[in-house]
Amino acid sequence: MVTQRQLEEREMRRQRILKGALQVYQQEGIEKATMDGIARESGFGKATLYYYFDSKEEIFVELLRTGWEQIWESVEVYIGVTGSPREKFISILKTIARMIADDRAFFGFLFQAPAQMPNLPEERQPWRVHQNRMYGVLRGLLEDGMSLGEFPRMESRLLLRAMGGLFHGLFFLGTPGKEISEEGIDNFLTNLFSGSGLTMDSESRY
Amino acid sequence: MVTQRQLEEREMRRQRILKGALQVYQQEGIEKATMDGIARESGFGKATLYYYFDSKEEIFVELLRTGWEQIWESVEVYIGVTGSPREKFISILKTIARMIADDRAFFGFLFQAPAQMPNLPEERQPWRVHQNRMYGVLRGLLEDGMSLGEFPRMESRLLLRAMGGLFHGLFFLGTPGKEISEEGIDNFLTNLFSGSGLTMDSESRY
DNA sequence: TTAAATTTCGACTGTTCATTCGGAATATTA
DNA sequence: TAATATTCCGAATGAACAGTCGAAATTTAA
Repeated sequence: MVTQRQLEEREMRRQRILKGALQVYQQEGIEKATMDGIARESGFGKATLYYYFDSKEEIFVELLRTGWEQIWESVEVYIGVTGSPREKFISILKTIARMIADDRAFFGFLFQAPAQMPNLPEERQPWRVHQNRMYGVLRGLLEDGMSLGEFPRMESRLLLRAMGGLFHGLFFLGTPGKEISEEGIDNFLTNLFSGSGLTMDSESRY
Repeated sequence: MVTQRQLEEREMRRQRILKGALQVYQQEGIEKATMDGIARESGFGKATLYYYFDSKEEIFVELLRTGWEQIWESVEVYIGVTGSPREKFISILKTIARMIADDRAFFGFLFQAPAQMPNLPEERQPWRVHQNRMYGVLRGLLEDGMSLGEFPRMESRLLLRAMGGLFHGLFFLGTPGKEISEEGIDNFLTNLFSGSGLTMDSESRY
């Protein structure tokens, strides 16, 4: 028989291992994210990791899944809220930007890790469920906004990709020293979406 | 003594090996881009690869270097040309888009491979020289264009990153089936840069 | 308190792969 | 043609690392 406490302790140990995996990833990069490293960081013997997880892959997939779940939950909030598509869209992007800024290491992992683990079959990418939902919501908002004239008309798919690239680059590429402020993002979005002439920054007249 | 012909033949063999490496990368992904695979594809014995290259890394770095060199050469042309910054900027992006569309496999490699080979010290990333020059030119054009009012004012760094993300996503991420036309890019750019109200698509009035 | 269940783990196994070894084959030059 | 230089290569080497084994330690239940 298994008590509730035991289940909770197991879960805590799983979390410890996940945390260790993330630490290894951060400190040494994905290359050196070995099971030996995770064992070291999490304070378990290597064999014990396999008591809690089936494989190394499962550990990283679990990290990705919970991460995207978090993102999705922060986005989901805006679905029912009142407000124009444009307002919602920008709120969501700013929320995500804030989440990323608050835990850059974790979200860095979220955005980089999938590229390093190619060739996973669909069913081994459970995080994509939330990822796709999120893109779906954003794209829907974009399209609704366009038909209301709140955004310039363009291919929403293209624009989303640009936004994805922006977020990616914003936090994880190029010169690592340069932090980018929320204000910077704000300006960027304002300018990017001012194409329809609805709001125009006074500085950019001429 | 080494004749000119010998030098040329050596160079041809190096090219053969590089071509083989790219084929392996395309057909099997970076995971399986092994020296055995390259030997197989290029038609040399494995040990022979080491007669022409010091290491596996050198092979891939050489591919990256020549690729970015090509991109740079296509960009460089526009420096001396007459025309507004905005016109030049868009011409350059369209040129690059065309290059990518013409040899998607190669440029896919160019954009994806660096992410898979992290931890290289600066001096082992010679392609960055051309990469940086290109970004410098583009950024310069953006900034000149902004002060002429041809672009909306925004952080050129941010915008470039969005463009980078766009190109990346455009060709190599997401649903692989969907090709994106040059016209699509054209529309996107037009809309993206219509923020200052200089050119306004009639459809997006309201 | 002792048998059963749960948790832990260092050492081992097996595989993959870059790189090297030692010399063979081929081409060039004298 | 013989000596030398260049080009070629399959088999061995060694390192890295995911995953397994068999048993020990600890906790729980009777």
